[in-house]
Amino acid sequence: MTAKSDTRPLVTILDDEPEIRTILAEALEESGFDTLSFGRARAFEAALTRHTPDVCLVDLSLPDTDGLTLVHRLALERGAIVIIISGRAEVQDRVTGLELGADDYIIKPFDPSEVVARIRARLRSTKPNPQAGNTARFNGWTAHFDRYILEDSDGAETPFSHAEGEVLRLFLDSPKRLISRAQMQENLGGAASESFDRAMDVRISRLRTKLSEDPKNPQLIKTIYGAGYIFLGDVTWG
Amino acid sequence: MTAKSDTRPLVTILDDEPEIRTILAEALEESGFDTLSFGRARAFEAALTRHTPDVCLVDLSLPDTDGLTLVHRLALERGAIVIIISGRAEVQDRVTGLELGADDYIIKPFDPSEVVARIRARLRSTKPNPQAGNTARFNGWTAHFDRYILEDSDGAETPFSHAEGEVLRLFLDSPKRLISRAQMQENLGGAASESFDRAMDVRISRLRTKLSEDPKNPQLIKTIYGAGYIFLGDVTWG
DNA sequence: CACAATTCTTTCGAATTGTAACAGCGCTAA
DNA sequence: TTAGCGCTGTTACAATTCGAAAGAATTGTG
Repeated sequence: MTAKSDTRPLVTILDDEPEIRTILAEALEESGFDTLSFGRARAFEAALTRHTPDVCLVDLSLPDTDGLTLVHRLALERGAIVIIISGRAEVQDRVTGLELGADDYIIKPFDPSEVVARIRARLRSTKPNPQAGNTARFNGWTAHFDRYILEDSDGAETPFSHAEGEVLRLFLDSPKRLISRAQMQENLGGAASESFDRAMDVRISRLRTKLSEDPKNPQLIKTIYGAGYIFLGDVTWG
Repeated sequence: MTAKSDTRPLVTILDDEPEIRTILAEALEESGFDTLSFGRARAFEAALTRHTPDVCLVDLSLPDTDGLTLVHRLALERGAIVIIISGRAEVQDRVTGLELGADDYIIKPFDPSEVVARIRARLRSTKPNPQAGNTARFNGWTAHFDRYILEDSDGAETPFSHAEGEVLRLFLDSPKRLISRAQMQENLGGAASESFDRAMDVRISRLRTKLSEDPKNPQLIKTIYGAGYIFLGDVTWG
């Protein structure tokens, strides 16, 4: 499952040249992607609190930040697919970019159709397509969403509720990626009341208990203070 | 999951030019891969009955088969990671190659180190446990950015917070290089208030404490008066 | 209606982070 | 050298954010 609940994958474009943004956005929209464009890293990072893109296109020569560090952060911290689009053609640039976590490195000038093809290749390889089944395995656990049962490595079964299942599914759909609180609220029953934040906390707290997490040192559901949550764990749907 | 169960991933090289095979094989062996080289598709396919490569490098201009068909079979039927290495530089060739299932497309002449980097990027994204990419070792310490834990040489673990992690990551991304204060502010949460300088100092102070630095004589995080900071230490990501 | 299960709300304590205040250090110029 | 000024380190504090327990509201069930 992609980060968004609808069909079209979301691609962000971060480049300081407006023309490039337009060219890319048009090509991507035509090819079945949703896009968000940014000229500054700051605006881009602000948007990340509300969206979880499937692919991030990043130009390295940005005026307001060090592109490579941004790439590293995106790739490691958020688990996003990052494709560098750069005017710098040196081999060394490409190697360090890829080693810092970028999934691809495209050199300007580029052909939009190749960018699309490379994005598709990345999505193809990294998407395990969870729709197949309604059970998921992760780190010794097995979640049966059809039976609302959580099974540990010894085969012991613990039931979970609907509300807990919503949270768990959200995590299992986007493992190793940061999920902001705003995103959670959107995907959780839609009820967005004043103090719904606390309710979310409660759900996560209960889920953590069922997953036998040590509250002081959770291994699976990590809290990112002021940002959201991230689910570590190797998920296999089936 | 990689195809082989032992340590070194297996990369097959399929190219009809012996020089290219040698260059690639040497670079890959040096970089920690096992290799098998073939000049003909027939021999390559015969070997597939005994070996399951992690990555297949395929040259498209083979004398005894249609390269694209081979790529398509490899990618679809065997689920292998396929990287095309081709002398044909047309955009259309690249697009069709990628759309037929190739994971990457490298144009001749290529630099071996870029090939290695691209192979690593592919392996990284398909590995279920990216633990490897999320840890950094330096001077006896090990930073686990996925678990937010700092491990000293005795194996003792100290948790670090998100804010501390941002600073640490910034240092580990650019070791032995001066990092100016302005540079830090840009990459640290973006919140740039008036007196954010002090906040940065505090972050660094706290990080130094966790790294058991002697305030009078810091070994890892050096202060350059009036300029910024420099992180000494031999960093290895992985 | 009694009862149970689920989920939200309330509430309080703990953790994280920025801010303010002050001490100490480095550089520069008499 | 020493005084002075700006830069940096550290500590204490406050604001925000988060976690978990306990109670209340809701729904379902017999």
